[in-house]
Amino acid sequence: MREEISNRLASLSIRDLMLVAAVDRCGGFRPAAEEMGISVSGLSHQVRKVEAVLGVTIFERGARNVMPTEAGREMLRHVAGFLRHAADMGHAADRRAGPFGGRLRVGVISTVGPFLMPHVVSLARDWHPRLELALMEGKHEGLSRRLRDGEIDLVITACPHADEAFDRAELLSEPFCLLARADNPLAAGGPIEPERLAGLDLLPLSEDDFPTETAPQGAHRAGMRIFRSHGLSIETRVRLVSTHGYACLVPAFTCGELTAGGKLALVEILNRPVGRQIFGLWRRSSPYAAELGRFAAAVSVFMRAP
Amino acid sequence: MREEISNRLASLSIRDLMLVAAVDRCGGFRPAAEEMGISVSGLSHQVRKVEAVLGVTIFERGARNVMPTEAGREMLRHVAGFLRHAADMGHAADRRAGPFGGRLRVGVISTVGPFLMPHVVSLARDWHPRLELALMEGKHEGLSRRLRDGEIDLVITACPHADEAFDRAELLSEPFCLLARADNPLAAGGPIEPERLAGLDLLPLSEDDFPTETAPQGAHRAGMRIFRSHGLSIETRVRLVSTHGYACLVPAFTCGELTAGGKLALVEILNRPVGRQIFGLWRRSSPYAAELGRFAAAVSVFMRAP
DNA sequence: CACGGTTACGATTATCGTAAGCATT
DNA sequence: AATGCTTACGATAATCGTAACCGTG
Repeated sequence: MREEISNRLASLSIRDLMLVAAVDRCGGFRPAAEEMGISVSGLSHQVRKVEAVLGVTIFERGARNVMPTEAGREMLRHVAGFLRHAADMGHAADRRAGPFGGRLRVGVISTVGPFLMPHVVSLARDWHPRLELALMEGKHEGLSRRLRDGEIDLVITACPHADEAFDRAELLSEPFCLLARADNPLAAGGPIEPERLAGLDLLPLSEDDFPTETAPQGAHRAGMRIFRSHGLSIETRVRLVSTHGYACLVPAFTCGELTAGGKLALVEILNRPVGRQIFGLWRRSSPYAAELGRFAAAVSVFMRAP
Repeated sequence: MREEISNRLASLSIRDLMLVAAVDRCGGFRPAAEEMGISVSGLSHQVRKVEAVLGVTIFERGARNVMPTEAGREMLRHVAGFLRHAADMGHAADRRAGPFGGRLRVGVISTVGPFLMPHVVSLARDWHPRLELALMEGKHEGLSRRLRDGEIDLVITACPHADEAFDRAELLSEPFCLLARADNPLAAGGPIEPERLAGLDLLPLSEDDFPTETAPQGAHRAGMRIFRSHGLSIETRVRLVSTHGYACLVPAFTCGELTAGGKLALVEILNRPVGRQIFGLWRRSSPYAAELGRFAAAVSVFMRAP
């Protein structure tokens, strides 16, 4: 069996081997005991225990000095390699000892990433300066699967309800506004009344805006005709708007700078009746769940402030 | 400091890491506990201890399954390497676990090796079939120094008194006989009386026969003129005898077959008044001292028997 | 007698198991 | 209700230190 191999050695601790190495390094029990902060007696006990466990007498105890036996020298080489390995593991552990295991893996849906991630990153750096961030963009479904499988720790998405095993926190509410060509009459007179949406032939919303089959709040209230679609990206919507003169609902923050050199216009909708909510999601069972909750709250607070 | 590096990990035992690896391998605490022959509770304790010591949460405990965190996976890689190292050390220890640490290093003086070592080797193989023998020939002083320094474990020599730190056992008594050219009148009539030695111009004895300043027992009794020398080997003595016609005392067993194709003759001396004793020497502090004593006794018994 | 490691034995600490607890399905 | 890990707590065992004990120079 895989474990039977070293079952005999199981009772050895790293400390035990450090003691053996110390006796070798110091050339005697007394100085080694002092260096390791242990009594000579305890040291003698532990070294004998190691020798008993290995079945090898490592040290020959002379009248005035201690020297390793031939077999002991071989064991000491192994012990040295062993302790080197332990030190390596210690260093690796140190790097991983910080919050989130030293690395926070964040997934974000494509329509949120561009405007939110810079804030999340700077917030994370304030939060834990040494934290390494691993970012990933994608669609809600893929990110959700990766979150469930433990490939990422935090997902920022627009889907209001998710896996039962996830905890979530609302990060921000993002209103929609109307994207139209600059020559469209809608673009002329500033903010428009929600009622005017009802008469428009709007392009379908992207799945990233409302990833599941949920209708957006206020959309029906506004009387819009919603065409469902999947994967209609912002970029595609922009092309359709600019080439065919359609009007289109787009997330306001995502498209804040999307005027394409004056050829397009973003029209605010009064009272913001349509919009989407953006959530942070994480596994309830994650060891970082509490910290993730605090971080999400900080993001939320930050996004409400200027 | 060299030790401060992994001081934090000192309290980890190999078993602790085996437990962690088992949880990973079995995918849960319950099966891992069963495999490792421990209660689930104890396993939970130990795994948490490891996580606390490393400062890294290795496992995410879900409702129905356990999976390693990202940081945990890195730790598990280290743990696996660690346990591999432990297994290697276990194997090395197994090879060294036998008597004499698996390898008996024997030094023998040049004039004794040729006739004694074959017996010692076969006796050792009977004694401990798996024992590896490391043999070395040399002069008494060098072997004695190596014995003192721990480079060898057993020295077979002719010097009756040695370092205070050595224990010894007489292995055998070897008589001297006279080596002469076949045309020498001494070689004619079989065994000779000891008294006849007094009148001969004998070559000096080698240091290997009487390595220190000790006069050989019976030498003065026989009235011989002893010329002291160092390093006059058997081979040199044979050449001097065969080319110049000298007579020469030589150890009987060492030179038992030394008739050089009929040109030389070995003449026995009646009552064997001159000879040397061959001893086994080992450090009193050697962990194998007791076993070495028994082995020497076995050699002694064997050499007395036919 | 000084030195260095070992042994005896009592005290502290760690480890472990039973059983109850808590969260999830 | 069943599953799976954790916590509480008492029992057992390992570790450790003081002091007495050899064996050696």
